[in-house]
Amino acid sequence: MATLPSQVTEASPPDARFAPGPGASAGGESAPAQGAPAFSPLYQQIKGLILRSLQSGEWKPGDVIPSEFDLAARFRVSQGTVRKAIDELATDNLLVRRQGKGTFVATHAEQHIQYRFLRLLPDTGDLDGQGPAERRIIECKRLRASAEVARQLGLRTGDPVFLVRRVLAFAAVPAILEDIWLPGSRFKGLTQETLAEDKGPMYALFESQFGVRMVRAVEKIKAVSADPDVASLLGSQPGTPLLSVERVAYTYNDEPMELRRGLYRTDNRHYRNELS
Amino acid sequence: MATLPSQVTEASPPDARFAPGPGASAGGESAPAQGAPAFSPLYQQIKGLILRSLQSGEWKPGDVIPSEFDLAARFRVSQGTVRKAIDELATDNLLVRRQGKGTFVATHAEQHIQYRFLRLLPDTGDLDGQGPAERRIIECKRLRASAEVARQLGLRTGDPVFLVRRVLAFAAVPAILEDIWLPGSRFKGLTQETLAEDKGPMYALFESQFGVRMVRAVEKIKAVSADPDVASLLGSQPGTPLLSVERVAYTYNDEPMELRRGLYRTDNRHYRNELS
DNA sequence: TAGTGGTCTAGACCACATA
DNA sequence: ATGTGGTCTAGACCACTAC
Repeated sequence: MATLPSQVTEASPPDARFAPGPGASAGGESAPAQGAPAFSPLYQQIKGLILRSLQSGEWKPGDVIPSEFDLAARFRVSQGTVRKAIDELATDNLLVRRQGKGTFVATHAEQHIQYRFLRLLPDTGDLDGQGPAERRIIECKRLRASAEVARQLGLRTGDPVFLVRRVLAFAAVPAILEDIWLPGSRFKGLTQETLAEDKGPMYALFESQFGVRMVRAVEKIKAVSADPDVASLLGSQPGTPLLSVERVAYTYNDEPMELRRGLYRTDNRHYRNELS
Repeated sequence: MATLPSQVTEASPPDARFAPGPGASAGGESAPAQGAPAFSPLYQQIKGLILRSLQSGEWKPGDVIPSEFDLAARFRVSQGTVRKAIDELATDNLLVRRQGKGTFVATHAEQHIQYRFLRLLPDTGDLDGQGPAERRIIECKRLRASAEVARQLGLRTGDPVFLVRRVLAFAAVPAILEDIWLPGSRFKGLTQETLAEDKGPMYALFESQFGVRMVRAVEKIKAVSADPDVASLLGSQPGTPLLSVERVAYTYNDEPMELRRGLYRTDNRHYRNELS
């Protein structure tokens, strides 16, 4: 796991690298000899370096990254090694390959599969309206993190957070009520207006306005009963069973950046999941 | 998509194959020249051939398959091409690589991550008891498929099916009530006794007793209200919100082999899902 | 010691996109 | 025509497992 500190560098001085020449071991002169080597394959180290450039914002969502050949030169490894690193980043949905065009930083915007993290689908005709037609922001306020919210976001109790509450509707029928908590430090200037004016997925807004890219998320799903407040916002009866979907979304370094609790009506829709 | 009929064969006669010699195109004599070639990369064709051997039962769950080198010889391609085919099958969880030992057919038994398709976890201490401690078979009967069941299993209405109903409990607390429909033709001889005697995951039993390996599944999740019958079986109150989890499980050829409807209590547990 | 998968390189050619 | 990713091969060496 542990990457050898600069076993692979970006090598401003030509040939400043440590590691294998041709054959990853053929060269007799230089070996990865270290005290008690925490070992990691070259392509994993390259993956780490690419990841670092993604985090640092060197390549932004939607950008093309340098070609495999260029990266190979920059990191002083073979193109095949860069390829394997990119392969893994592509299967993690951090990068997207496009034949003949290049490799791109994945984004929540423009991706034709919009609302990538939204799994609530209509019961009939799986291919109809992708995203929710209407989004209504109910409120957006600054407050101090509760112990629970702080824990989930990796903050300290009392740290500033934003709380956004909104309702999503499909074909004028409300279906989702969401409470969203965001760390105040990373979302400075977030307002209800910004959110209301925006079309498209909220995660795309996060990328363009705050430079925060959500990479993966974990959801905990329960069945709950609608209390009167919730029922009135969702236009259903109190006591109606709802799906409670609690999501923690992470940015590049497995850093939690959003806590979201959704309540889903499932009378005409369902949460779809694939197992393998 | 469409595989060239026997562009790659298993080549009993040496050199009976069609395709690229060294370099996949270097050789001037033989080309994949076909009328209107439905094209597919070599490694995809190899993947298909391996898949066929898995379906046919040539290699059974838990078996070692031939080494990459042997397969390369058998299919008359390079080891690297076989490797790429196996890579994809491994990421699909059909095969499992074990360094130094070989590549194995994945199985629901022995896999240390047992109950691979069960996503209901305790709210606290994510690492406690993996599988349900107690399983109680309530009934197992033969009947004729309803239109709905037939549709989901790819059968005709009225075809024979088994219906199994069981309750799973954790630490003596019932948590899941499941109805399971199985095509009668593929599960001949299934009895309540067989099911009751068995320890371990039901999918492991399917492999060992019926030669049916479940490869992937799709779930549709809703929130529902417990009716009195269900409530009494789960030891909860009528009206309690429950997770309804409707699963279709598929065997090798995307052939549906099981329909399952589970009702999950989520007062102390949750359905966990990872998004990426 | 031998056999397996794992890593790394090198080079050739193909398919696709753009200019 | 050029440059990109995609496929295929070949060979070397490493790391792990078993005998």
